[in-house]
Amino acid sequence: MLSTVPETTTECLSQRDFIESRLAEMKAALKDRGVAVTRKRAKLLEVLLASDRHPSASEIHEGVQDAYPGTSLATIYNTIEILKETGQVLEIEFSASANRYDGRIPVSHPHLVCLECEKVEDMDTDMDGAARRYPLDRVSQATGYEIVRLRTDYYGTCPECLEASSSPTGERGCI
Amino acid sequence: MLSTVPETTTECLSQRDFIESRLAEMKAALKDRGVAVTRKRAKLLEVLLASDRHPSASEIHEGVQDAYPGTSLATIYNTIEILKETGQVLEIEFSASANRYDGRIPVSHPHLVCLECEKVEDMDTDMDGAARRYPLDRVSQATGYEIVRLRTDYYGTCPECLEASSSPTGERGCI
DNA sequence: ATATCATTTAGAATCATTCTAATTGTTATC
DNA sequence: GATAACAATTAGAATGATTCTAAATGATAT
Repeated sequence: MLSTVPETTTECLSQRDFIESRLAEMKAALKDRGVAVTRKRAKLLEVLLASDRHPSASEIHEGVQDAYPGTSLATIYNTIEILKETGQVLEIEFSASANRYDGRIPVSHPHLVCLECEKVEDMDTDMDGAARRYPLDRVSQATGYEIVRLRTDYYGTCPECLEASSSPTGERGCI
Repeated sequence: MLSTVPETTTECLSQRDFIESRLAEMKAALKDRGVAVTRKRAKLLEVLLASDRHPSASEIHEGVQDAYPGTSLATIYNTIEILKETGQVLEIEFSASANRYDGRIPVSHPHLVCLECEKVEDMDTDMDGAARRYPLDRVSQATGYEIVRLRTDYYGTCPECLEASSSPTGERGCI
């Protein structure tokens, strides 16, 4: 499903190179902003980019704690705030659970959200033409709004959770 | 912008009739669910349908309080929960502010959200083809998810707030 | 060395929402 | 019209993510 980050091709960046370049971009954005890329912040960026799981603040916190025990949650939220302001992370808001963060693709793009296991996946962009077909500019023109982002998220139950709930053992595929 | 509820035509319901029919539907849904349509709940439905403002729980609470002082916020949340379960209200989640509720159109449809004044408007459905072009069924098929709803919201600054912030007096058009 | 300024911290505060346990209201039955 | 049974409502406590605060720590430049 996640096809936005191509595995390995000749003309596209490898997954690893892609992460590297994002890391460099983010660090540059922080420097441009006039804030230091401290070891904790660097680790935060790594954790944020390490998976396509769209981690929550406390998941990121745990990751940073592994390297730097005693790191405060406040540091995580502070840094995420700066990243948001510099457009280096996309915040996916939830009211019933923790917000999730996308550092790999920090601009509007569609997601699949599993209401069972709270997985958040990037959706194959070929599937959803909304963003391309109705660019923010066009909506801005038609509505008079100055549109800055678009949220397009599909909610439901992922295949694993469907399987788990239909299986006779009653086991859960994901939690 | 809000064009989903036609003003007055020969073949469409008038705004007033539309509200009436929604009210009846919601009451019927509650009865079918086996819960009583008490005076407070009836008032809640009226308040919910009274405007296209997509009220928050506490805004609804205020409205119900006007008729029935001493009504608890818990009652509002309880009833909203039942309405959600019966598919009679669409919850628009926000993590940074209160959730908003749409009783007029309780199914997935796009919104315009002003980040300045926190206005939430229905978007003209002609503008956004996503829902029609990528019906939930098709996304379900392609992803293996059982998709139940789609969130499509455009975020930005509304014309009134744009005007207010650009005006020399510095006055705000909306708060 | 020291002054300055950014970063980080622990814990308190906030705020929407949910939970709890008690009270009140309604309805059906005798 | 009393009463049992059950639903609806209540006030206030609990929850949990996030933000705030004021103090402590760290880094940097002179």
